[in-house]
Amino acid sequence: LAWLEENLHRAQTLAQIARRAATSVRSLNRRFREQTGTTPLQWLIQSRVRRAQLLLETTTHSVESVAASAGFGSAPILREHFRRIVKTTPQAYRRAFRGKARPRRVTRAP
DNA sequence: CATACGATCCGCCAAA
DNA sequence: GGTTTGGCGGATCGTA
Repeated sequence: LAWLEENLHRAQTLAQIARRAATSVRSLNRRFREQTGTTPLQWLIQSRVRRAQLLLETTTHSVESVAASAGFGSAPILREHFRRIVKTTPQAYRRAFRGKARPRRVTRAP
């Protein structure tokens, strides 16, 4: 999990991940669900959205750029997942975040 | 929005 | 004899 967390930006297939974890894709899926209650891909997507939030909060990079940095293949795909999970658009999220008492250094969303 | 295709996921089950 | 493993089939999902 730590390794995945550090490599969110790289696109990776389950086969690669399983290989790294020294198991099969089948066992990876099984253990992942036992351990985290979700699937590898869903976990990855959630982590990527979380990272996108962080980038929106702490940088002024374009949504395109944030999408790429967070590991999404395109901005539309970031928007799709962002909307589903955070319940807003990336732009709106950034604006709302900046609007609230603007601390100079913030590392977590409210 | 619709289409398309490779990737993912999980029950089943034989084989460790 | 109970538990874990991993390939297969195929419905579903994610991405282009």
